[in-house]
Order: sequence, then C-alpha cells, then structure tokens
Amino acid sequence: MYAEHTGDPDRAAAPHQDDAWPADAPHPCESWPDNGRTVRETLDRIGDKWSVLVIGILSRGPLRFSALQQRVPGISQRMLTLTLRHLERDGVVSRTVYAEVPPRVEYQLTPLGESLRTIVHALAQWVTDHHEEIESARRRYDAG
Amino acid sequence: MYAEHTGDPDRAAAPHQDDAWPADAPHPCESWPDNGRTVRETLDRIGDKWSVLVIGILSRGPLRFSALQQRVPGISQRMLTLTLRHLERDGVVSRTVYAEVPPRVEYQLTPLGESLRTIVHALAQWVTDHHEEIESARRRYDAG
DNA sequence: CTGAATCCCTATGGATACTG
DNA sequence: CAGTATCCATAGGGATTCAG
Repeated sequence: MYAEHTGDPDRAAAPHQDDAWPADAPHPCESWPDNGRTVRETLDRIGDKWSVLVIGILSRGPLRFSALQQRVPGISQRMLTLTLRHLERDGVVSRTVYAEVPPRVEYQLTPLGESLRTIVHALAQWVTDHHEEIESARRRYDAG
Repeated sequence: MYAEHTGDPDRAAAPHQDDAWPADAPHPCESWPDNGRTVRETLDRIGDKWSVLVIGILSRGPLRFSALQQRVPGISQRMLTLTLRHLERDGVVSRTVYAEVPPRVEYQLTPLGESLRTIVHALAQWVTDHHEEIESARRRYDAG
C-alpha cells in the first residue's frame, strides 16, 4: 500500500496489509491502532516477570503462600506478594484468609483467572517446545 | 469448597496437587520446579513491554520499520529497534535490508515466530474480551 | 528512512530485617 | 506462616540528538 517511492516501482506483491488471513479466524491483531494502549495496559499485568508462572501454578488448584513460593523457583517473598496483590486486584486471583493459629492464606484462580488457563498453558508449552530452538538462535546471532 | 479449617486435621479433599486435570491435556504447568528458570528466561523475551504487540502486528505479514512504528501505538523508535533486535536474536523475527536510495528494511516473522501466532492471537483476544472485566475488578479492589 | 548513541528518570525487583 | 518495610542496584524505557 505504501507506494513505490523513490527509485523502484516494483514490490507490488507485498503479502501484507489488510488482506491476508483467508480462511483463518478474525482477531484483534490486525493493528491495535488506538486499542493498543488498552492491550498494553492489560498485557503489562500478566506480562510482568512472575504472573504467568504464578497463574500456571495456580491453574492446578488453590495453594497457600508458602506452597506457591516453593513451586515458583526463583521468586522472592516480596515479589510473590506483589504479584499476588496485582493479580488479585485484576480479579484474576482470589485470596482467602483463615483465622487460624498459624495464619493460613490460600490463593486460587477466579473464573476470570481460569479463562487464562488455556493461554498460559499454551505459552508454557510453547516455551518448552521451542526453548532449544531459541537458545541456538541466540548462539547463532551472537556468533555471526 | 475448602473445608471449615481452623482446628481441622482434615482438608484432604484439597483439589490440588498432582492429580487433577482428568480429561484435559498434559502440560508443563504442573510445577516448573527447576524448569522454572528456563521458562522464565524465555518468557522474559516475549514478556517484555512490546514484543507481543510487535509479533501480533507482524503476524499479518512483513512490514518495514516505519510502518511497524505506526501500528504499535506508543512505541518509541528506540524501543522498536531494541524489541526487533531481541526478537531477531531469538529467531522469532527476520530482518531484510534492501540496498535502496532511502534505506528500506523489512521485518517478518520466521517460522518460529509464526508458531507463536496462535498464542499471541489468543492473548490479544483474551485481553480484548476481558479488558472491561479487569477494569471493573480494579475499581472494585481500589474501592473496597 | 533506519537506526545508533546519549542522557536521565522510573519501575522492577533482590536482600534483608521486622511484625502479627 | 504470611506478610510489611527499607535499602539499594539495575533494567526498562522515554526524549533527544546524531549519522549512514
């Protein structure tokens, strides 16, 4: 679409722009021209350093704080707290306090959080599947 | 669901742990005990502020630098450059330079990048679908 | 047009110590 | 156990300037 400019009149077969995606599903990726900010803001939440991991773990069922911390390898207690607060604020995770002698707090996904399970799952699967490929790509890039 | 607790020796019906996920698919979310770091490192790449947006846009076809910048709302030139370099390094995006009078550079997803399309798409869809829900959850949280 | 380089501020996040 | 509070280091990222 962006004309020929300068020298060459060619390049008409550019496979891009508003066509494409023949038999595929419609989706919001086309170009988030203004919507972008919204997408970004929401993405930021689950796009931070730990949210996806925490959601992934919680996708298997409720867990208390300490159990969560054990299952998310390198996370600090501070970061786990912050991450959980954020997720709670966004309605992705719910927090239940039990007034017991040694305090017990359980976290679990809300329905909204559950709706993320498939995606987080897919993400984890993708990373697992392609992690080697990425590693080698990096080596190749750093070398050449 | 989670029993009465307090002075209870019970809580055996906890819906968590290594069972669950009956008829669902197996996945790497179970607990990334050691794998976690790997997942994190890879996730960091696409989990940064812009990668998902850029991948989403590129999922529709190759684009040159300026076109990309236009389509990703708030991104600065610096951040677009950095994001593209990272994605290129990870083998998700390829960069093609055309030796023309005014330099032209086109970016497009590699096969590896293409394999991310479905997920990014799903993510964008999810955000679009639930963004309002999240907004209201935030308001509720901030209020209460 | 594409992008490297610089400046500089802020958010992120780790370590540690302290509480109910 | 489940946090909160501090201190502090660094990465993220915006604005601006310079260059091929």
